[in-house]
Amino acid sequence: MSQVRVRFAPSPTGFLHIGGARTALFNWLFARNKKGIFVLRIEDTDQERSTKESEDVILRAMKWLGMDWDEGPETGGDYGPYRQSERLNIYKEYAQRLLGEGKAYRCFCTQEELDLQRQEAKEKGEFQGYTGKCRDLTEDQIKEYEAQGRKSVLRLRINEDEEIVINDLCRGMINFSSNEFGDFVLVKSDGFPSYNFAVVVDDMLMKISHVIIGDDHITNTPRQVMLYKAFNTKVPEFAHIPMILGNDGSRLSKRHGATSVEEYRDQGYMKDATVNYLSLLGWSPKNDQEIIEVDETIKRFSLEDVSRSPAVFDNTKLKWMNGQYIRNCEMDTLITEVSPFIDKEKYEIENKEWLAKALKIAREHMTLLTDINEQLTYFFDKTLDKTLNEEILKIFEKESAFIVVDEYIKRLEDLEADKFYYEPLRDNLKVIMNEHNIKGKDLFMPLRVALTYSTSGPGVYPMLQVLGKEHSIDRMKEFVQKVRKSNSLEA
RNA sequence: GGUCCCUUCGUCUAGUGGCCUAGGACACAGCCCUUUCAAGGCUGCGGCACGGGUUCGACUCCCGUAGGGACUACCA
Repeated sequence: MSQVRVRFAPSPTGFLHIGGARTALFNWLFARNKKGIFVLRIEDTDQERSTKESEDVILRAMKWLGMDWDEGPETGGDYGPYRQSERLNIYKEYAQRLLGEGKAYRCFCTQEELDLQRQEAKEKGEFQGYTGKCRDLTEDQIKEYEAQGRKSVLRLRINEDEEIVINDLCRGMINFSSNEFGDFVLVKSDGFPSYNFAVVVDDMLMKISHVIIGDDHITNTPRQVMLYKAFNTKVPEFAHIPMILGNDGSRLSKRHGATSVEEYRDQGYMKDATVNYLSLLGWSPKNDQEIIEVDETIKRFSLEDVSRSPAVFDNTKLKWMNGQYIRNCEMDTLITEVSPFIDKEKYEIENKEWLAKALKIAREHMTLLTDINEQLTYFFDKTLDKTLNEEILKIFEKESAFIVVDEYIKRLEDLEADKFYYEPLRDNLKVIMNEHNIKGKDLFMPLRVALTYSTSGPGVYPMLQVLGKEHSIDRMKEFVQKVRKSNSLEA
């Protein structure tokens, strides 16, 4: 069996869309599963809308998600160049070939003429495609048009009554009749190739074996098949994968919120979670597994298991999944991924060891990487809100609250700094518990509040461990002082 | 309008004629765990679009109907 070669071919007219990313992902997964080649090709034949910035953004997003390509811009390869704007001479050559063989012809119709034609056809309820007005122009007519300075396009001469069968890898046989298609444009009047023409020339020359693409292209495929036939060349396999929809069931777009991959990255989604979620949109490992790491996805991926129906993008589930990754990934991974989100103005992270300690607590309370700053407030005096609200004061209406904190401070002062880990911290508190018969909420709440000025948040022991001896004691002392002062003012 | 595609809980999905009283996950509700908030565990809520066939037997096969979507460009 010949080598599997697939491609992802975005047009650089904006960011990498979530839907595009999923298409890229399925191509990439398929290539890696088959030990094939993943080609990245930039389809920048739309002179108006294509930009280099957009290309950069797309490549960056691809890299972020970990989809590496074997051939493409920056990487090169044997079938380059990989930007369509750099392949113009190639398209020209192949256009010439079709023209020479009479399989394509020049059309001098103006936009206005075509619009009018289409309008009339629409009113009569007739076929709206190009009807072939310029199909059989004589040499003289062509010369005359040229003399008038009219621009021309190149159109494919489509055979009548031809059956076009696509054997789709995801959905089986799809039949079309050539009569449903007008002679479509291959080369635009600006000399640039049209989408379908460039795609076919490139896929053919780049020896693409499988075209995996969104099913919104399903009606483009028969056109491409006709072109392959015109070139007398082998037609690749096709797999049309379902689209991704917004929560209202329509095509995913800006009004559904974030749709660009980098937006998700910036919002604090981890790349592995994003890839995991995307891979489960239209594909299933066929067991009850939800969290599935990419290596295993590669192993199990197959086009036959791709569903045929569109999937609604569900942010809530992605969030849940992101939380799973934050809580369960390697600490080193978490440190790497979360670091860019830490507000450096507010928080000076001493070192990696300290951050790891803090993250051990913080990760339990995070859904997005951006949640880190909210979690970090507990550990820094600069940002901690030290307001004594009613809830806090209420806890210290009980005398026992003061006993707990005061006694614990005393005991901690006698505890060596390197003993600030779970067992010693617990044992010291136990003594207080037993001596004063204070337990449960009455025991822990005062301490938590003294350490964090909050009735919710990290557990007491982890908090002490992260703050360390000196800082813990200072904080509690300061707190007790403030409460006493507040109480005396009231009295 | 035409052509094509799609249709299992609100959402993502498992299901390839009997294993289905339709399984899992997110969300939601309740309970448990617990020093708080989370996390975690358990339970519940909730679905085969509809109508005809085929068959001893249909979520599964066929045909209609309805609904949704895509395309119908010198945009990709």
